[in-house]
Amino acid sequence: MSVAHTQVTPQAGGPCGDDDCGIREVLDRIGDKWTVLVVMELSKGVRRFRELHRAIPGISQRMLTLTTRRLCRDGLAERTAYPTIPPQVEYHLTPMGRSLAEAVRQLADWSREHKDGMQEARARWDAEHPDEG
Amino acid sequence: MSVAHTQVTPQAGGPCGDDDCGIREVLDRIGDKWTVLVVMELSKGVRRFRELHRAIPGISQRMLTLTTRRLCRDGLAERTAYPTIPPQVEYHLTPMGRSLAEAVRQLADWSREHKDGMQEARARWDAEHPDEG
DNA sequence: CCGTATCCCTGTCGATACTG
DNA sequence: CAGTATCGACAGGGATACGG
Repeated sequence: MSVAHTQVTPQAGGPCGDDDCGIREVLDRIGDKWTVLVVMELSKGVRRFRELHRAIPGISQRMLTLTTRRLCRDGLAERTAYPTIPPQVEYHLTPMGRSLAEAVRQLADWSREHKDGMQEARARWDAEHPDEG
Repeated sequence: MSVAHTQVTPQAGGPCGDDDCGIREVLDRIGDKWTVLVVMELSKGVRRFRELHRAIPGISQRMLTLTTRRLCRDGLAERTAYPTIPPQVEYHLTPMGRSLAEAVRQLADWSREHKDGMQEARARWDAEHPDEG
């Protein structure tokens, strides 16, 4: 890259270097519709399948199954099945999963802090750009 | 919600409460394929359209236009057009955009730290679950 | 209770060609 | 150089019904 670093921010020389840092990697994992919600719910403690289902409005059985399985596959959660009748399955975060929950929580903090600012910016933009499309 | 909070983690009583915190809001903004890459590139300093295009491999003109415009609309970036010939357009992050870049960088840090761990977990899982689907 | 299978709809994005 | 317009592919995910 031959561009000049004009007006660079202080932390620009950080871990991201010049190229794509790991940012797309995470988003490819957690950027889907349900993963973060399941992670956040599990960050509160052990949960059964049905508890997750009720705690996360709108999720279907299918998507909850797929989401929990991917979390287990990636070592972010673990599954414990008790061979009772009726069956009982519990999920809990691994240490890695808890560290992800913490990182995600920071992003959620940003969201709540700047929700209003973005809302206003959008209102301004839409007022100045009447061509809705 | 009538679920009992068994084995709750220490930080569970935090800003997320019992419900969806702002986490889906952010991901609905930045969870797309290109936004974070543009933000990260702009976090290094002012960039022209063409510079962004070259710095972000694989992005099309169309997607770069759409992405930058949404950033401007949400007050995360600003656009400066110089009526020269040929045209020249510069983009830069607003303070709000820079704060987003910082939050995103933290998530990227998590990604790089745990990339290997997830890779291994997945290898283990795939070994124990020969039924590929 | 927990998980699977099937069908289909929708949004997101890529490719391409064209304007000021 | 920067942006627009059109078309089509493809994956994510919703609805539903079924199985252990």
